[in-house]
Amino acid sequence: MVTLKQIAQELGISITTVSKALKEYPDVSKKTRKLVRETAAMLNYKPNSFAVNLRTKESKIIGLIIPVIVHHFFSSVIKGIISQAEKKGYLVIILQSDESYELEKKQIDLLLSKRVDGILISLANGTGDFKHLAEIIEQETPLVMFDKIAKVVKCSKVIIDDRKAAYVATKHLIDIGCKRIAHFRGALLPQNSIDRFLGYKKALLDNNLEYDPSLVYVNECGDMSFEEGKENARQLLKDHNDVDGIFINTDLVAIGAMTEFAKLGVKVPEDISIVGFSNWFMSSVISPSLTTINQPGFEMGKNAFKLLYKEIKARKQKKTITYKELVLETDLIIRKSTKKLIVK
Amino acid sequence: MVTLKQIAQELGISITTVSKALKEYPDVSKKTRKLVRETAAMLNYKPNSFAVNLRTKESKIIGLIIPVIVHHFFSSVIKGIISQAEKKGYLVIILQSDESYELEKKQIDLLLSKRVDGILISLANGTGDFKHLAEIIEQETPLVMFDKIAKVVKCSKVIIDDRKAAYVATKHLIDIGCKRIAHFRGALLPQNSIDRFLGYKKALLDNNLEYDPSLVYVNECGDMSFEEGKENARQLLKDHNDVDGIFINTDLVAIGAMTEFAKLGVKVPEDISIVGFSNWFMSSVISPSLTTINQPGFEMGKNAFKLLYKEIKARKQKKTITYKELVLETDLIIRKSTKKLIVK
DNA sequence: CGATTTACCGAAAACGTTTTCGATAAAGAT
DNA sequence: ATCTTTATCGAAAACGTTTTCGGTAAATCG
Repeated sequence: MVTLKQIAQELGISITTVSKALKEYPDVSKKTRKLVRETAAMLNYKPNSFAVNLRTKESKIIGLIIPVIVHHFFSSVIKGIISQAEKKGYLVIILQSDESYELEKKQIDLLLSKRVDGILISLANGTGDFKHLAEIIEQETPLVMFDKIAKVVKCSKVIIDDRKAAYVATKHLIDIGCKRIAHFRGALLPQNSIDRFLGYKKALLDNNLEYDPSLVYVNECGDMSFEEGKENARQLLKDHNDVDGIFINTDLVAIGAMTEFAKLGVKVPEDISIVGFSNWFMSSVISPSLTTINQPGFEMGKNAFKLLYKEIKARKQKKTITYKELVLETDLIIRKSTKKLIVK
Repeated sequence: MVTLKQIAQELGISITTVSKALKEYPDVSKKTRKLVRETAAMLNYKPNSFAVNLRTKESKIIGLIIPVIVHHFFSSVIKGIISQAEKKGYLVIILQSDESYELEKKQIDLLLSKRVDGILISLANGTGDFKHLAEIIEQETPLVMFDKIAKVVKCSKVIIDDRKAAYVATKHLIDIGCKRIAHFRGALLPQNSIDRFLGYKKALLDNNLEYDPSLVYVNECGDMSFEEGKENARQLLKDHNDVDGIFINTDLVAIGAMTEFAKLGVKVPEDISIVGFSNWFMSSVISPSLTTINQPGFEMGKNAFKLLYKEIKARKQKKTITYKELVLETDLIIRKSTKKLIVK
């Protein structure tokens, strides 16, 4: 591996001048600058990034922790982050917390010990306290949370208005005439699960419908899977025979439920209307296609990195940093799984 | 940030001894070793990985380049790689080539300049020559290719036997009585596209069926998408009215085709039987469920890292390195999209 | 012509770690 | 008592870069 020293020896000049020449310092003549650049190219010089890191105290690498990778929404987020990071010369290390608090903690330690320039995180469902996040902030490592955030942690955030989106979804069911609306909530802890539940509840109460806790299906150790949807669907039919609409927290779960309903002879949307969440591309493809809330994963990733980058830059310039909470727009996409009920 | 120096000063001993104490060198007394470790813990010492990297000449980071991230198979591979890497103390930087040769080239340069300890790659469809890979090998950076590989490049590889898998898939169609079998091939360049085509062709010829090039649908700039399946399906119906089976290179494309067939009143499997490829989890869920070839993404990722790790270790110990080509098993999963034809 | 500015270059410190090689003192051997 | 071994420690070089601070010669100015 060729170093500055070798270029210097080749030309009979000092390391300093070589370094400066390559970095466009004004105090090196055009002649030597040209000479240096030519021999550097000739010898195929590549700066040793280990040395650069040590000297500049930055790695140009950021860390990303997400609950799951094999997931349409999250892989879209990843793509958004990586594409934006690449533009600014940053690389991305990805870790998967597997919805486990313990793993999340370890991985944060790992990233901090690697001295990444910043951390992006979407919290695990199992995460209840936030000491591990406090450590990031103490070490003055820029931090941005997205999607599954902790409201109390002081940092920039990119989210959607889950409460509003859930309200809109539920309101749509009400508008088409549903009177008994169930909710598949998924896990209990994460903020967006809480917010979506609140939006659902508020929509009911605002429209003079009774809020019945037994219509809310929680999957404590749920993995937001197809199977989860099937199970909930079966259980729902056992528990209640009067439900005419369901607001489901994830498209995949919704599709699972729809598959089970189809098997059991329950017609969607005639018997039960269904609204999902996240606008997974499969939702437009299945039959009946799924009414859902569009959740912009790619955009979220992009914006999360942008905020992180801002903070990285601000810290380098010793500027004061202000935390932003960016709320991205969601829209209701009406498809075939919801239909105006004919009042008899 | 606390350094070795500070611990040394705290205890009135030298940096050397502190370093040795923390690394279990035998020439430091148990007493000082204990002392050092205690104060290190007390001061919350974390080794500066920039300095460690510079000194040891390794980063404990590997690079991964894949064509697309938002893709069930590839995200499974990512998960396999990351999980295995984590066990051995390695972190993973992920880059997406977007099926572009130019991007792939740039990203390899980027990873090399970051001095990653190794590179894992699945080639872009657009990749025709392999100079950029040669550069990796020249720099003596360990390299392992998986899934979409270049046979001529000298390195370890993890693949499936695409030819055999395609043969099995096509043979299945023949066994149930199909006489005119089409093939949706996708792109032209990648090795697995070639191999699957060859397997398809061989199965036909081995069973005394005519090989008709007009039954092979190539999508030069294809993205293996749902839309691609729909288009091919439409085109197929226009071109040929006697096709009774299709072997399709990707489940997603197959599902697209099935959706289009359903719309156009063509019955699967009664009119046309379909076999997909990769066993995307959605394939078991749609109706009719899709007969397909199981392609073990997670396993592939895991094994790719294992081979890379072996090479990293071998190089460190200056041992001779032997390249392995690991061929993972695939199986035909028979579902509802293929059915024995009743001979009239 | 002397004084000052300008243009260009290089010595050296610093980043924090790892590791080699001696050095010292105590313990053991003769 | 001297000599050798053992246990314990530290000085210093090295990894390759960046950047500060002077220094010299030439050019400009009064």
